[in-house]
Amino acid sequence: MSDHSPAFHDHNHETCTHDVLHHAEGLVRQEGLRLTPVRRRTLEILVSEHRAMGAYEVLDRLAADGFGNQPPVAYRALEFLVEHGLAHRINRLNAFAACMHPGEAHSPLFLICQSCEAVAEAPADPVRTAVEKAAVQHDFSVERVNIEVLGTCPTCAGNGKEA
Amino acid sequence: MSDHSPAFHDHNHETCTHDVLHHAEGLVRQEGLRLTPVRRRTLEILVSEHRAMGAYEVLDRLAADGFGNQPPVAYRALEFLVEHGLAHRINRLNAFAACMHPGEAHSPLFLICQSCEAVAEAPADPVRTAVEKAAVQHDFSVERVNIEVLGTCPTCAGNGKEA
DNA sequence: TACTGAGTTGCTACAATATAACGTTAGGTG
DNA sequence: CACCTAACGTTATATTGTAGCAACTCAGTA
Repeated sequence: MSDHSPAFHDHNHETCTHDVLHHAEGLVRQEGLRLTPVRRRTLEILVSEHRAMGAYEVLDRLAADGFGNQPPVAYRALEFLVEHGLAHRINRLNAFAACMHPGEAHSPLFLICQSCEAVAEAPADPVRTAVEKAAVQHDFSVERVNIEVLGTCPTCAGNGKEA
Repeated sequence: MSDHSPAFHDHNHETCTHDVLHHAEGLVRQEGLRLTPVRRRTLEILVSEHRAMGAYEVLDRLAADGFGNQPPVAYRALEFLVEHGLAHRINRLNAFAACMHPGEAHSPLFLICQSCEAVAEAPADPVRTAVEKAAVQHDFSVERVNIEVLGTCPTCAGNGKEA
């Protein structure tokens, strides 16, 4: 078992959930942020599903748990998580996913299964380097890099569902 | 000279416009596709602006030119262009841009200026290689790669407009 | 105890982006 | 021409995302 939690392999989900929540609490303490109930629950929802979820889907869960049921409730909690590196936004899907490598100062690379929408987050440091090289040739100063890879995860490939 | 930034470097815009249109006509002939007036005009609009444009913005131009003025008109033309590699979708901006390297079978890498929204398209073959490597480690089969880099273009950096 | 001020929440209302579905039109083929 | 298919333009609606405001929470403080 690797020290990261690849979404496309069996893994101890309780462990990865615990790790992510634990990191979030540490970060929050360290930075003087507030992991309020709605924010914490939002992160729990994302981690427990371990896939990209739309804001309105998250909102439904939150509402079912007694939080507000209007869009800003979800968007604000998600924005907080993204801003502090606890979750990522997957533009391709208009969706959000918990960050599974929190605190590693990584340039996230997302492997998005087109069949089941599972999202794995891979370390992308070599990719980041290549990106920087390309940017330099355009005199472009890089702030954030977002890499989204569409394809088929091993589970769906195994089910004969590949494109 | 136009009042917006072209793709970060001075270039002969008539030439690049001509090249892109010329390639499109060739592709269409080769593949038996139809570059209808609305599709051709959509491509011209994207090329002439040389930046990411929202679908509704494109639609306004099309309507002004006598084409339909309802969303599907723009979305369908844009979809056609994207599908055949003549344009790209920039998810981050919910926007579209003409492909400036048509026919090169590239994995597009977009440099998006957060200040002026100019978009440059860089060749990303080394990046693509790095991406494939990361995907293999997850037994993930890659179909399409989309890389969006946010930052500041040299023009805006020179203007001290980095905010 | 009460007061303040920043941050958070839930809400109403709305804006922006995108698609479904259908009848009509345009081009190609026998 | 008759026929077929792709494309077009339309109406209507779905989905995704924000602006802005009043009420509440909580830490700090008098």
